[in-house]
Amino acid sequence: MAGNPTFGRHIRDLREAKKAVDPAFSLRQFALRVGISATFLSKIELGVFDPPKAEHIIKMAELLEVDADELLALANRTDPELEEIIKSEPRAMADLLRTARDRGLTADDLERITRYMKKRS
Amino acid sequence: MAGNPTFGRHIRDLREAKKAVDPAFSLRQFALRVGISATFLSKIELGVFDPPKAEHIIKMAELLEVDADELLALANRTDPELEEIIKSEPRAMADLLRTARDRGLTADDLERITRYMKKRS
DNA sequence: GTCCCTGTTTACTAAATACTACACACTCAA
DNA sequence: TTGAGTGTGTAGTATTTAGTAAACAGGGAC
Repeated sequence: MAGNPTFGRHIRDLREAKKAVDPAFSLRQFALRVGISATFLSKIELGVFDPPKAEHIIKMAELLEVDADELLALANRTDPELEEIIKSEPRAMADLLRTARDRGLTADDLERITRYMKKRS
Repeated sequence: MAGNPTFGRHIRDLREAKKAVDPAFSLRQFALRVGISATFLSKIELGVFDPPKAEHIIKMAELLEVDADELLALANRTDPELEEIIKSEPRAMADLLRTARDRGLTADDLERITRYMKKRS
């Protein structure tokens, strides 16, 4: 319950933009569709409460049509699915991630590697 | 508090092996050095309690001289450090990890990519 | 035969996480 | 001017996580 004004502000902005063309994006209706109470969403948007759990953030991203991983990062969380992936090869995955960090790889570098993985298989 | 007998058993085996040559690996002394109570460690080793938090697992790995990421995976956890790395480039990191999973990359494949990262920088 | 060490059992607990219900004030359309 | 909808403030609670203290039973050394 420390609150995260950046995340809240961002959700509110995205939601209001959607609301302008679709009344299903009112605070109450959006909260209902995400699966949380209006009270909770209000506090989150005001930055009084912490972001909700990953599952709800992913649902928000889906409804707001934005990237879930970006939204999760903004909430200072990561998709539990990624942890599962790491756990499948803990040592190799950990090595790879730490190396990427230590070598200061950019998003571009990472995307190049991802494309390379896709090509040769 | 669901317990994890596999993790517990593993810790106990490693600890007893060390204890055979060093009395500092008794349950009480080891618990003290890890930073938890003997009660808690006993329950963990018996598989009654869940593994402790990441920080304590990392300390255990250090004292037992085993790989921390493997031990964390056995405890069904991941190093919080890895989450930090993902958060620094959420979309690109998530893409890379999911692609690695979808293409069924092995530990060997991942190590090859890690070596490639190291070489060209 | 008692001290000191082993691990175990019983009985809780503190703190964090993730929320909720309900009453309120306000606005706008009918 | 009331009714339906907007978001907000008050005042909590349920669940999970991550433990603890203290008493206990048994072995071995002296």
